[in-house]
This record gives sequence, C-alpha cells and structure tokens, in this order.
Amino acid sequence: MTRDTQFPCDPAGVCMRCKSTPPPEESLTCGTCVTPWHVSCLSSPPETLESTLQWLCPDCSGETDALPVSGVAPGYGSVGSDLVVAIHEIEADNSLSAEEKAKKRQQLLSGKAVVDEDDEEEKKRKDTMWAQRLLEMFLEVDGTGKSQLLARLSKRVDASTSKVVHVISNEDRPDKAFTTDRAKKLGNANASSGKIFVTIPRDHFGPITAEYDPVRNQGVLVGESWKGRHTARQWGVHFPLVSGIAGQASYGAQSVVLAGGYEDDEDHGEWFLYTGSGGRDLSTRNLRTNSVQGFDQKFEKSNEALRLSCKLGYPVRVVRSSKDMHSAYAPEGELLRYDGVYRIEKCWIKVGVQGSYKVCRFLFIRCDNEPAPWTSDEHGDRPRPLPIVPELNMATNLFERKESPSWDFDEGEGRWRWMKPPPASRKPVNNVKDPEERKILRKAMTSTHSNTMRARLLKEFKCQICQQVMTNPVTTPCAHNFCKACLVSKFAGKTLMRERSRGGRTLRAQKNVMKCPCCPTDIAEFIQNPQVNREVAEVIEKLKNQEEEDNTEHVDEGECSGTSHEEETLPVSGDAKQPKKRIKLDIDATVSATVVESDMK
DNA sequence: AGTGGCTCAATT
DNA sequence: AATTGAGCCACT
Repeated sequence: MTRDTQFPCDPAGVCMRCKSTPPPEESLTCGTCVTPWHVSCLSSPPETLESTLQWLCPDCSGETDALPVSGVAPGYGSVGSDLVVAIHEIEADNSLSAEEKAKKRQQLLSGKAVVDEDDEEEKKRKDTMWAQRLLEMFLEVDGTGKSQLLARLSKRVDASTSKVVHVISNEDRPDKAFTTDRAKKLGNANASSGKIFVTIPRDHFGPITAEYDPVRNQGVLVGESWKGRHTARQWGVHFPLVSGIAGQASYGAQSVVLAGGYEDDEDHGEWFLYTGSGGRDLSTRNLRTNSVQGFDQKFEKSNEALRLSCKLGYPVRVVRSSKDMHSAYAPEGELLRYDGVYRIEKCWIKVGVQGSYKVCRFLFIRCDNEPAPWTSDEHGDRPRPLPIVPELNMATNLFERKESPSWDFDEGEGRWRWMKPPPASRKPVNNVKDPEERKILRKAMTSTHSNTMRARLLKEFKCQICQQVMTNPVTTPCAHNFCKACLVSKFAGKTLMRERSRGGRTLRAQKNVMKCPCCPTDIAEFIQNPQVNREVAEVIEKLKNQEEEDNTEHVDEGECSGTSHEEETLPVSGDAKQPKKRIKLDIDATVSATVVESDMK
C-alpha cells in the first residue's frame, strides 16, 4: 500500500479509499486534526487499541509530505511517529493506573518529556531553583516582598507539574477568585480575579475557539454558564467584573452582559435592544441602588465602543444573566450564560423610559454558527432581516453601518466568519496581576542596581528557532516564544485550508495542521495572524536600552539576522508612538519564556 | 427585602 | 492618577 492511497473518511463517515462506512470500532480519530480514518485502509495502523485516543493520522504524523515541516529545535525531540511510540510505551506500562497514563499522555502532548516520578520531582526542584535564582537577580526589594513573591512562584510551579497543560502567563493566580488580606469582606464581593483559563487577549473579538483553550481544548461553547462574574471572566467571555460593556472607545466593544440593569432593555432572544451605560449618579458608590438617570448618555467611552463595533460589523459576545427579570431568555438559577455572538446593526439615542434623560440604544442581532441555547435547532443563525423597531421613529443621532461588516455570513461555506481580518490585539495575553505584586515588580524593574542582571535576563528572551534575543516576539497559544519572522517563515507558503485531490477530482478541503516548533499544538489558526507580544517586546527593549545606557558590560547576544525583520515595527494601531513606559509584565514574561525552555529538555 | 459600603479592574 | 461600573456580601 502506498502513501498515495491513504485517505480519511469524509464528513459523512465514508472511507474515501474503500467507500465503505466503517463501524465505530474500525474508525480511528486523529488526536491532532480530529479527522476519522478507516483502520483497515491504513498502511500502518496502530498496534494497540489503547493508543486510539492519541493516535496521529498519516497527515499529522508526517508520514506524507502534505504536512508543513515543523522545524523542531535541537534537543526538543521530534513529534509524530516518536510520539506514537512514546504513547505506546505509556500504554504498555502496567505499573501505571489509568489516571497516571492519562497524565503522561497529556504531558507528552503538551511538549513535556515523559519522565519517571523521580525525574519529575527533580524537574520540579530545578524549576523552583531557577525561579528563585531569577528572582534574586531581579529583585531589589525588602525581604517581605521577596518572600511573598517566592511563595507565589513556587505555588505556580507546583500547580504546573500536575494540572496545567500549557504554560499560560498568569497561571500564578489561583483557580478561584480569592480575597486579599486588605479586603474586609469575604466571598466574591471584594475578591480578586483568579486565573484566566483561556489564552485570548482581553480585547479579543468573537467566539473563543479551541486554540485559545489549553485547558479543555474546546473553546467556550454557546450555552455554557457560570455562577458569577468572576468565573465568566476567567473563561474570557466578559472581562469586567462590574461593567456591562467590555470595550474601548477607540477600538470597539468585545462583549456585553444583559442583566436587566437598565429598564429600557428589550430582549427578543435572537435580537434585542440594549441600553448604553452612564448617565447615573454613582457618588454614593453603591452600584446597585442608584438606578435613576441623572443626566444624558452620549456616544462616548463604552457606548462609543459599541458604536464602533456597529460601524465595523464586529461580532460581540453576549452573556445573559439570570438577574434579568424582564427577559424571557434569561437563564434559570443564579447564572451567567454565554449565548454566542451578535452584531450591532444600528444605534441611536432616545429619551429613556424614566422620562427626562437620553440614553444610547443598540440593536443587536444574533450571528453565531452555534444555535442559541433556547432553541432546538441544529444549525446556527442565518442572516435575518432587521426587526421593526417602533422607537426608531423617535430616535435621534441614528447610526447605521455603511461599510461591509468584518464578521459576516459566507454563503459558500454556510457559516459566519471573519470576512476581513479581525482587529489586531492591542493587549498582551493574560497579564493580570494583583496590585501588590505589580508594585514589587515595578520597583524591581526600575531599580538602578541590577545592570548586569538585565544583561543576563536578556539572554532568557531567546527565540526558540534562531536562539537569538527575539525581534518582534510572538507568543503562541501554547505559550512558546519566537521571532515573528522566524515563526512565519517556518510555515511560508502553507495555507490554512488544503485541497485534497484524487485522480483529478477535487475532494473536500481539509484544514492544514501546523504544529508549533516546540510542541504538538496545532497553531494553524494562530499563524494566520500572529501578533507581536508587545509586553515582551517592551521588556526586551527596556532591558536593551538600559543596558546601552549603562554600557558597563558588552553582551554578545546578536539580534536575529532573519531577512524579513526590518519592515516590521511594533504595530500600535492608531498611533506610531514608541511603547509607553508601561512596564508591568516583567517577571511573568520571563518566567513563561524560560519555563518553556526548562520544560523542554 | 431593602440598603450601605466595599473592592477590583479597566479606560481615560 | 482619577473615574467608572448591568457585583457582591452582610447588616438591618
């Protein structure tokens, strides 16, 4: 059997080679691209049934030339058939329980070496030692601050050895919201945010797809719900803890919550009328009781952000709260539920039902590929006509989108998608920190006594491909760091979708799997529009600048000499200014970058 | 149930 | 650095 005759099953489950429909026990699903294959039509089927779970298909294991070269960095081991062999070894080890096997498989897939328990202890110890060394280099703070940070960091390492698959940049936070020492009230009233589980930046537009979900690898599904604003935040659907609108006036709005806070709201499920924020007297700082309008709303701040999302036709994530007593579509119980993305088709100003003051109004219409939680439909939305909105007769400042929407229905594909590239993120991924930590880090960063330490730190910011200090650093969803040019060139010429052909006949298009050079994660989506990690870039730049200023020591760490670096400067959309002196991330980025390195050996 | 007051995080 | 905000708990 030659390679050319290897084909998977089509979407209907029919083997494209033998044209039969294999029963489930004869069908094998690829652990990477999730495509089913007919076992008896494979040239080299896996030997044990147990390895089914993590089996890699011929395309993904590198058996054919259809797969992009993953360019594995030296010493990191190869992926593909080696991985299959390693999984076989795990499965064959009778000394392991099913849980332990699962854990090992998971580690393997996350790019970590398979190690014995003893080695794992050793690695843990090394990680901790490394972290301590770095901190001691880095911190010139009082003893209390130092020990606080060390405690925090050790905790992070502990957690990462067993629970966390991917290294995410704020994983030093606990899984649950927590109460700081100075907060007098317990529970979620005055709690700090816990870990953010997804790897989207805070200004990410649209659905949260699987590649941003290293924990479950499924993304946030329509209909998922959470107990409070903290957990909804941690899954990335809506970041503000109080505000109903997440957005920036100069950039757009990413998400809204319907909680019945404004009595003008009108919910029809597939579409609704939303009221802007503001116009209330919050001088008593009680955000619940002051529901009377005290002045007019305008299209500014978050209201302007919503208007921008209307203008550009961005998808806005919608969360419904059970607190909304007026809506028939609000979830039962005490919950917040993700209902999918909507587009804002129009916005205007009208006098609110309270009578004397104006409010901003927004017409939201659903445009999600998943059906709404309250329907039994099997498919998502189709474009629907605008509803009749009587209050438009009295509207002023009416605004409608004139340009074509960024997120729209593709008739050919039968689904909603980005017709224009989504806006480039202006935020780093997950740099949430608590205020104490932030202060300590800032102090450390601005300290004048750690010149030589900076030089050493700079070396930690190496590209995993060219092994030089990164130029235009990008961080993959699996938290590996590369020069943008190095990473992009790895996948040059590879498109997201690939056509399969056989005998001159075109078969269904299939997603091209593109593996991270450091681990088996599929970064095909990410590679379509990789954004420079500005936070890391700033730290590198700052370290370099200070080094130059100090000029006490020469560092022989050259820049990456890739050919296509020059044309790219840091994209600060809207203005071309130098990064501001907004140094916050610091250690966190360093930790991620280097933990990756130590994980890999 | 009504309400006082606190705290977090983000935008400006 | 200041302002804002469709939360949240506990007390009456």
